[in-house]
Amino acid sequence: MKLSELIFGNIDLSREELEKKYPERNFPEGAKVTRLGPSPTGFIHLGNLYGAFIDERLASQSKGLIYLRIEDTDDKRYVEGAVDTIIDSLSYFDINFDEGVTKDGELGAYGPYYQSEREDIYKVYVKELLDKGMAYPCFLKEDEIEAIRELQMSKKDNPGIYGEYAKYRDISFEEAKKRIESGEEFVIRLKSSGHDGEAAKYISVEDAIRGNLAMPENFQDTVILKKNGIPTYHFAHVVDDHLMRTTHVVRGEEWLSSLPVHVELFDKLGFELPIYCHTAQLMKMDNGNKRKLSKRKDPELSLDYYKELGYHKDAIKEYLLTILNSNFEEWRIENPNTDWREFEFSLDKMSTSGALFDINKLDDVSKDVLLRKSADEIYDFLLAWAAEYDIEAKNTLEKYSAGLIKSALDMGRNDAKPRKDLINASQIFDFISYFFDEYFQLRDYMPAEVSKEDGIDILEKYLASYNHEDDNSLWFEKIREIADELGYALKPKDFKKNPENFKGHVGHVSTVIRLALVGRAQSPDIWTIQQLLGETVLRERVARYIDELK
RNA sequence: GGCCCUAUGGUCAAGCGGUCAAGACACCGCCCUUUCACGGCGGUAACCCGGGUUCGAUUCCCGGUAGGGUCACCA
Repeated sequence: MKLSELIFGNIDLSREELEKKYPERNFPEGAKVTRLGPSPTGFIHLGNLYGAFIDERLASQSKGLIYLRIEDTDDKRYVEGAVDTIIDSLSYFDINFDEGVTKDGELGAYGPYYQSEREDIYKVYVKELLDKGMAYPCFLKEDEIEAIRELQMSKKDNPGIYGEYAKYRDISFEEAKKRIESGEEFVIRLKSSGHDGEAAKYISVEDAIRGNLAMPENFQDTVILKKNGIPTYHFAHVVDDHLMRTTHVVRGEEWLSSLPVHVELFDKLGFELPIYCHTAQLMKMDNGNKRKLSKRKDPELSLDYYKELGYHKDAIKEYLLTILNSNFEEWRIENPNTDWREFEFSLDKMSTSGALFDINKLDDVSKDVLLRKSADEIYDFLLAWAAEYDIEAKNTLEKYSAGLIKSALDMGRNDAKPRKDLINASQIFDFISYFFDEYFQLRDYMPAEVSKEDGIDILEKYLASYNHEDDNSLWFEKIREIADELGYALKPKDFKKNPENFKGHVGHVSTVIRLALVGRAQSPDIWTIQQLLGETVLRERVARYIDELK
């Protein structure tokens, strides 16, 4: 009897059958097969999205395929509905899968795509390694491992189970049998053939983003099968990515240090190494130092954070693209209206150092993204955002006509030099909020150049001369007249040249009107606002301001 | 601590043996302008340090330093 039979009993699957069941994919030369392997507990965050874009672009540009595999090998509890959430949030950003786990079942011939359902498959390969003497059952208890670690610390040896410290790597069949039959728990460890220290050979791997990586070979007897019979990430990765015929493995640079383990496993299993693409981490500034964004500590890593602030998904996407590929921004300037998918993404344009998330840049990108959206789209977007995050705003938006709101959103956007006022939903709502009576607020403020008496004068004359039918230039002529009558320069330049001749200039006069109408000193063109506000509201607001001043 | 990754202005980044070291964001100034936004023009601001190699190093080599990551029966 063999050790593997003792452990697994009879296995009616074989390597040959698996190879036959999951053949090489019938794709044209150069087609890339990528995958996303989230765990069903974690939510999708900015870092995942960053990687997912690479997977998606690589697959889609090469006419290959991207699939979704759920990596649920952890004992951690499965979060109800997590898979739907993962699929939904990625799809929200235009990342859709060609194969793998879907919201209702699985799609594709290389499944199952839940690692928890692949136990039988993993066992085939564990058994093989066992039979070849490349793996062994290890009966070390937690406290024994702890003791070993302490000994290693005192001797300044590398921590871990390997070589001398791997007590069970040469366990006899009889002893293993005795222990197993007595019900002792155990894990299966790889019997590494690597060496520690001086004797270590170097391995070299060509990373598609980082170029040649050279590092010492693995020497640790890494656990490949946990005591519950489920493989560790390392083992599942190697088996799955081989069997699912993944060509490119995109993952964060935190995996770099376990690369030697993976290389050894691929080698011992006789599988071809996929092309690794180790991406740089997204960083954040913390006390003057860059550090990896952490999903526990940093809300800005969460996609909901941006959604709640009201950033459009396209803005997030474009921003990510600008840090993903250094030439994207340039391309975007040259092709302002082209679909992002036409940009040719390439791995060698990727930065290898961690980028700091820059909200300023996001804002800038967002302005341009929103400029490309129609008022209709922005209206829908704003309403959807309000419905989720600001009920008061939503109620208000629904009270006013869609036509008014859309016109407000569109102010100055169709000019030769369009305005770019719109950044994110909460800011957009605020930007147009003075059109809504319940948000409009008079402010107790007057430009320094205008006395209170003049302010009242300006507003009374303005009301007296106002004709809602006037076009922009006729209306402004009247404002000029008012300015002139009260001793304000018709042109700001005149005032700047000879400030002693005037109280101020027509801009100051306009500011008073602006304050009366919108309650703030800055806004888009007053005439446009007047037209949208309507004569009744306009006269009311001005009258109210006059009262306020008196 | 071992191993690995990274190192150009405040941020993102081109450049990879000879450049007055691109560009974008941010910031400042000017122009345009009834305010703001947009746009235009201009400006401040950078090759981590030390040794080599070379006629010449930001670029190549070595050594430091700094930052990051990783050293689990988590992924």
